[in-house]
Amino acid sequence: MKSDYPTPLATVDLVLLTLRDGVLSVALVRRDRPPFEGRLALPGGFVHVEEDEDLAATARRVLREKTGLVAPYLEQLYTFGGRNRDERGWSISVAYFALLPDIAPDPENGRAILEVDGLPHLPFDHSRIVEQAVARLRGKSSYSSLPVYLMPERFTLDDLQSVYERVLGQPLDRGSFRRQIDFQGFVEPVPGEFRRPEGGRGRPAQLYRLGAKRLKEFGRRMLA
Amino acid sequence: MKSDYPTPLATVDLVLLTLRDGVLSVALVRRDRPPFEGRLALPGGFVHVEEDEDLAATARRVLREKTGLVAPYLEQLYTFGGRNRDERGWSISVAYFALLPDIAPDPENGRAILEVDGLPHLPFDHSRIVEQAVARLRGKSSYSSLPVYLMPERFTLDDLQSVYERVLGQPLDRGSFRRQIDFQGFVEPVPGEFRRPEGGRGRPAQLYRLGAKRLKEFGRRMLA
DNA sequence: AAAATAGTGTCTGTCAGACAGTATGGA
DNA sequence: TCCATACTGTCTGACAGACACTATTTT
Repeated sequence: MKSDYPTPLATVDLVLLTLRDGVLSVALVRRDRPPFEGRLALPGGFVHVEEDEDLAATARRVLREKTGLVAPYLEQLYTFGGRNRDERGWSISVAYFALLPDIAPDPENGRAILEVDGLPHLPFDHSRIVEQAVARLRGKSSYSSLPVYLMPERFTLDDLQSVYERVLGQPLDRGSFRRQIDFQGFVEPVPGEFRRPEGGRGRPAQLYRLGAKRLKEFGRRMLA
Repeated sequence: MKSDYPTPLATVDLVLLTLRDGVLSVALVRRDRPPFEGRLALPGGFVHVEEDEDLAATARRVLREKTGLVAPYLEQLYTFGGRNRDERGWSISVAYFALLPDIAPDPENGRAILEVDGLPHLPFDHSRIVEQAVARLRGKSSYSSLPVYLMPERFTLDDLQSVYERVLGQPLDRGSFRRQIDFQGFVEPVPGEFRRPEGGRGRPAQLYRLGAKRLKEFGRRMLA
């Protein structure tokens, strides 16, 4: 039995954040149907009531269908709903945000990776959604290990610090950062694995990987 | 033009949290129609696409219609959506949570105020929604002025500390608490207004009210 | 040895927790 | 004066920021 009320459209939109050449960026796909056909926008899709068990399932399906990617971190961001955000009618978009290690643009399939700073205006209210996703990442990064999901398999502590600095937009003290990371223990050194500096000269750096704890909130704010 | 896909039901549910005799409690209303007719549940309602401008408008309308109350603080909590949460079909519930000063039960209109600890099982997935709202309040309270929205017009600093302690479920040091509150400055003393101790004996306490800043995040975690 | 990069040790200012002390009222 | 409650001052341990120092590699 359905309700007597006309129901809004129900969609899920994804904000896929990644680090492209060390710069925080978002994955966009070219729309293959109206409205805004041919424009770059967040990957999204309708909830399929026959197919999807719940909203998280919709998010995973959309991610798979639109990009073929799998995100190590996927979190519900916020729900945008109103009369004027989509010309097709009153619509609800449940936005999810995901973090991925560096992913390549794929022009064949209409996928572009754009820096989040200086992003052009996007269709619908997608600009606002991206803004909110970035704000959430920045906010959580100052007191959690979230940014590790932007790292590749193996990385050095200086790599990790650099990612934190990029995400937070401010320099961090080397000693304090390492003290904190060591104390929290969500990454672990890989025994015997090192990486030589690019110039050749200099002490090789210990390589790290994600530990068992993975996502962790720090007890206190980690920095300013 | 509508979508080709069948759309899920779209509802908004409200978690109204309040302090009843100093105990964190939630407002529930008796359902006046199936499913679960006659049972206590979160006040909620369908999105009315003709009437409501956006989701926040739906939330405010439902609050008004179901309780006649106005909430000084209303925030989107999380969106629950899936096939089995409502027997009427695939449904989406955008949950909002609100904070209110002490409100009275209203059996005439089917409204009850129940303590959040030891709550009986609620219809749909409402128990989970309440849980999440309480978790959000607890989480934010340790580093923000959120609990002030649970306070009446006038209150003492000891009242405020007591509310923080109730919400966080742990005692706080008097000196540290006052230092922090004073530094943050989201409440202000009301000149010349004091409240005498209940027993009659003892120094009267300065009365405070919300200041201009109201909602504020602290720089650091306020306590363990 | 020099240079370059990785990693550690230590000082210090800040601040929350603890708690003792002062202030102000009624009985 | 005593008691009860409200409020304040100060000591201290923990810790983040700063930064100098040691370590390890290639040239």
